[in-house]
Amino acid sequence: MHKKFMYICFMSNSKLYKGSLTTIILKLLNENDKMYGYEITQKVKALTKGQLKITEGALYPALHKLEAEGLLSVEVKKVDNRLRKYYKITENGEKETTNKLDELAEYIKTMQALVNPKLA
Amino acid sequence: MHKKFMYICFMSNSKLYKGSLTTIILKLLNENDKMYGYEITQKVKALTKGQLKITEGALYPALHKLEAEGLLSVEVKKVDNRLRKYYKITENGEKETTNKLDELAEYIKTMQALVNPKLA
DNA sequence: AATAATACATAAGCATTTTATGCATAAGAA
DNA sequence: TTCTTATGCATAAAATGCTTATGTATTATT
Repeated sequence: MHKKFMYICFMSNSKLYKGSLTTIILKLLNENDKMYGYEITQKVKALTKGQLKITEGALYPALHKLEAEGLLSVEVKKVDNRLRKYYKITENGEKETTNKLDELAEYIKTMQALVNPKLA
Repeated sequence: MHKKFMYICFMSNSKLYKGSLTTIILKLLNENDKMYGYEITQKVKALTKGQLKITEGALYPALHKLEAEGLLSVEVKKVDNRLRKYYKITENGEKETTNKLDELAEYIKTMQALVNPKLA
């Protein structure tokens, strides 16, 4: 398909999502047993009610990197004559998920201390 | 001073802070009338109890950019024979602060929907 | 006298993301 | 039946934003 005139995907107009993609992928795969790339984009869109749309140009390199780091394993399947690469979280991936979620919680806490110091 | 052997600054070990610096600067200047660069680094360190240390290599270019965009204005003063560049928020800067804080709140909400869907 | 703190600045390199493509099959609409 | 949309993967150039590593200069502390 020609995408010349249909490219409208983005991570959101805000730059804050930079650095969050790995956390999102790991968390989804930590609780969903196995998922393929396209499925992840749809899941994220659904969970965020269209707020957040992951671009393929960001997603696929990120998945490859996580696999290379041993945090995900991959299994290729053919469904309806179409290729799917199913990703599964590894043991190390589970540990890293915990780390990433801790970092996210810490980030939120720190930012709230900065922008809303009365509540901190 | 030689920094060859004393360079230990960072934005935190987490990559999540990427994209947050502008928000932090604007918010601080929105509530503090005027501040200079070094003061900002110290204030952030204090408010986050050492959690977050802004590097000069990130801060100064960010301040210059905000000034170029008309969100900050600058006034140079000499104190104790040392140069200080005081930054003040402009009217447009105040509007942008509101936008950035809204984006931060939205980001936090969206991420919580992703990593903790039960609470969303 | 040497080191740490204060105060600015820039530039190379790195990681992540956007933007823009490319290929291919299946389903739905015109 | 032909065009478009949806499904599914991929990569590469460019932009972005930060880290790392410097540089200069003054004042305070050890």
